[in-house]
Amino acid sequence: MSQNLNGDRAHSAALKKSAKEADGRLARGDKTRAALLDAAFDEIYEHGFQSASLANILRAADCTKGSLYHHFPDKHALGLAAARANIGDHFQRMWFTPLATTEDPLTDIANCIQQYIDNGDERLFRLGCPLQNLSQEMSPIDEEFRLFLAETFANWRSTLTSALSRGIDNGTVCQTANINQIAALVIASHQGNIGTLKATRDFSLAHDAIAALFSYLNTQRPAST
Amino acid sequence: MSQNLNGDRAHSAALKKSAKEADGRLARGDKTRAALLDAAFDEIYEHGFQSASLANILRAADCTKGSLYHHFPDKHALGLAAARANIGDHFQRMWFTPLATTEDPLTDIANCIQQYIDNGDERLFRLGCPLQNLSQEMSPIDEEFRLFLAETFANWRSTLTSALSRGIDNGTVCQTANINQIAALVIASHQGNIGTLKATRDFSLAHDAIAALFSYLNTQRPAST
DNA sequence: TAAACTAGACCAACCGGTCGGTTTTAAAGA
DNA sequence: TCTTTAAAACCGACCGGTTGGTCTAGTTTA
Repeated sequence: MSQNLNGDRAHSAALKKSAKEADGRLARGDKTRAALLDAAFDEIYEHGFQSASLANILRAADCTKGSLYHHFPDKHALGLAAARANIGDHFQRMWFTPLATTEDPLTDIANCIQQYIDNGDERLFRLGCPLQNLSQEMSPIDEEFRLFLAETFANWRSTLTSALSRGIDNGTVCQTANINQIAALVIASHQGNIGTLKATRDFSLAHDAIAALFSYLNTQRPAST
Repeated sequence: MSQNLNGDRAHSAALKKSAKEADGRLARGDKTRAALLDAAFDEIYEHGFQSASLANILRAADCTKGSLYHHFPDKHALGLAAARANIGDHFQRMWFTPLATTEDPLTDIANCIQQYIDNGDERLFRLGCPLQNLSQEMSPIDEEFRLFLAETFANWRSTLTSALSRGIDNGTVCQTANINQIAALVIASHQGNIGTLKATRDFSLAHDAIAALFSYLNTQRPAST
């Protein structure tokens, strides 16, 4: 059932089988499926969904048309499943986990953002944020994609606001701070920053935007009297 | 020569002819060219450059393949010329003109941003900012597009910094303000805001981000002692 | 043996781009 | 003013290649 939500055609038997595997090894079908998801995500990340070529995905996954259309009903379902599998993981690692238990949200939010610039790989700077790329391309033309992306944005936002709310409780964030506004600016400026970097390749612009955001975040701390 | 920079095939004779036209009426060829640029921009704005269909553009411009390839060497040149013609105009109207002579840049920058939300049309919210869309799609795969887009970002930035610099001179901006940082955050947060809106369609998120930005901008005013 | 899975030939639709030919335009020649 | 002429502008059938998707046949697995 949850597999159907992911838009593929996996059957309950396949689920049982893969659950049976004791170690990390996957059953044949699941391995193919995973390879397809990985290859699809890479191809879509590089070229966008519409320009992503099934032939390229098949080549990268070392798989044939028959296999692909056994596991997924169409390109759309494959793309959606690939997006779900990868984007969720990414936000979990970069934002949700670090902020889940933070005692100083303003500092740790700043750290999350800094992380992108300091430890970002070549692909991040060349291709930007997959969430943003898919938002730009797919939101206007596909409601299913749009809903998934909007959901991710909403999760991101609520992760930020609940971390900030905890900060108000423990005194690391000013009592009068508007946590919704802070979260919204963090999201917008971060997204805009990564996106702008793709065209400008100007890291000084990115550093300036981050510095300005950090100085704003610091105004949201309690007065140090 | 300047026409060649625009990537088309206009000839000096055509230039002379259109210059001769006394009133706003365009010669036949120029009218076709303008129709092609308009139709191309619309199609690219709706579907992105790579997914833009020449057949659709031809239909919208009421024109044939032969005419298109008489005026432009290929799809790439058409797209670049369409982007130049429209994006330049847009930034001139929305940012460069309002900020060219402002005496209170912090207020007028806020007004520019507010303008997008208050007076934005359906296409802006559904499709986002053309500059951003093209940046996302084309920067990684086409250096000519990327350079044009980076140039637009640079112009935008310098418009902001020179307006802010004027503000420091006339006392509407704090002496110690870092104008590069302010400009960078304005650009990043605005771009991120418009982009995020496409997927979320959540205006409260956009309003919150703007409110936070405005409160940041207000901290950059001189102390009112 | 049934179900899951893989294989790849095949398809119609569409893609950007080419090309030979026709019409329109404006300047030159008489 | 009328005719000639060459370039500019336009036309649309056509091209090879690619697209996402289908289908039948064969292989592997439990």
